[in-house]
Amino acid sequence: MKGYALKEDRPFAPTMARLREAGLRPTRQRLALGRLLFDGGDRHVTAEALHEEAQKAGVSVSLATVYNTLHQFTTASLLREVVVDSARTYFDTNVSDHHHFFVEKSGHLMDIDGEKIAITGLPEAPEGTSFARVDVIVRLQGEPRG
Amino acid sequence: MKGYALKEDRPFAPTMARLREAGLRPTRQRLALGRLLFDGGDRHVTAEALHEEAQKAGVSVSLATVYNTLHQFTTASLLREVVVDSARTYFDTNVSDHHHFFVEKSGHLMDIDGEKIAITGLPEAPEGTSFARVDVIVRLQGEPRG
DNA sequence: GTCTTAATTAGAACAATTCTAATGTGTTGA
DNA sequence: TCAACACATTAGAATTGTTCTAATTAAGAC
Repeated sequence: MKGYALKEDRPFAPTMARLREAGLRPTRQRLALGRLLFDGGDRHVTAEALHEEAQKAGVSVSLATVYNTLHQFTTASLLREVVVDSARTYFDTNVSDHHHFFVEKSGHLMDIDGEKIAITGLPEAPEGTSFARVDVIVRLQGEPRG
Repeated sequence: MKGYALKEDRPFAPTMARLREAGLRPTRQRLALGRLLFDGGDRHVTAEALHEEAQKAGVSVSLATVYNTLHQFTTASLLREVVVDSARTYFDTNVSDHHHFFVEKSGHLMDIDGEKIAITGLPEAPEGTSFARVDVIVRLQGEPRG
């Protein structure tokens, strides 16, 4: 398919660039998923949810590819994995330093700017290890809004 | 089996007391698992690991019962669930306020005393919600010790 | 002991994720 | 332009951790 070179290209351009930079071939599927993920502010998605979303958007992508893509994007630091729930894995399009609110009832995630929080008194990393990351998860009960 | 009233009882006494307090019948399985869990400082176990451990200790408990028991203990606040790895669920015998080091490579957990850490700058809970808990997970790379 | 209710169990069922091996597609370079 | 290769995608099977189900067993009260 050569359509990529035409003007319909435009919306794919930013994702295209990201993929190129990450050394990932800009395939139809990756472009579509990339657009869904990155074209609208910070998002927290599960594989199943993204798969459904793609279907609804008329993009045919297999669930296996969604998993592959999410992992590749994560490896390429385009995404980051958030572990808050043993039942499912969330991927976060915000890869800057930050933390999370997690609404346990609904499974909803919200970012907390990393700059805002300060953690003091952390022990040093045990000998032989070093910090890979510090995650703060604020678990919430109840339901946000009205 | 009436052996529980004999002197072999002794080692079960503390677990017995815990179960009673929690309103859980002190069954053979719960006593055995309780002893494995609580008779030796703070521990972090997975269901599978505890199941194996029980087998090795010559206690016959089904995996289903291990799961049931871990959940009942958690509900009774004898244990607490730690979510650090989407692959498996850890249960922590330390139910006081604390946080964790998590050695990603080996899946090993270590407690960080809650008193030692201070978190400042946390945003307020969104309207309609309240804090259920704040978890700090310090992910470590490398392997502890020599 | 008997009775009642709760606990245990084996194995089936399940859900999320990963794997497999076959097919399709992007890229390169002639 | 297109052949050839490496990499991607896919459907479906397989795996893993966990939960469910329905039948059996054991605990506690009388």
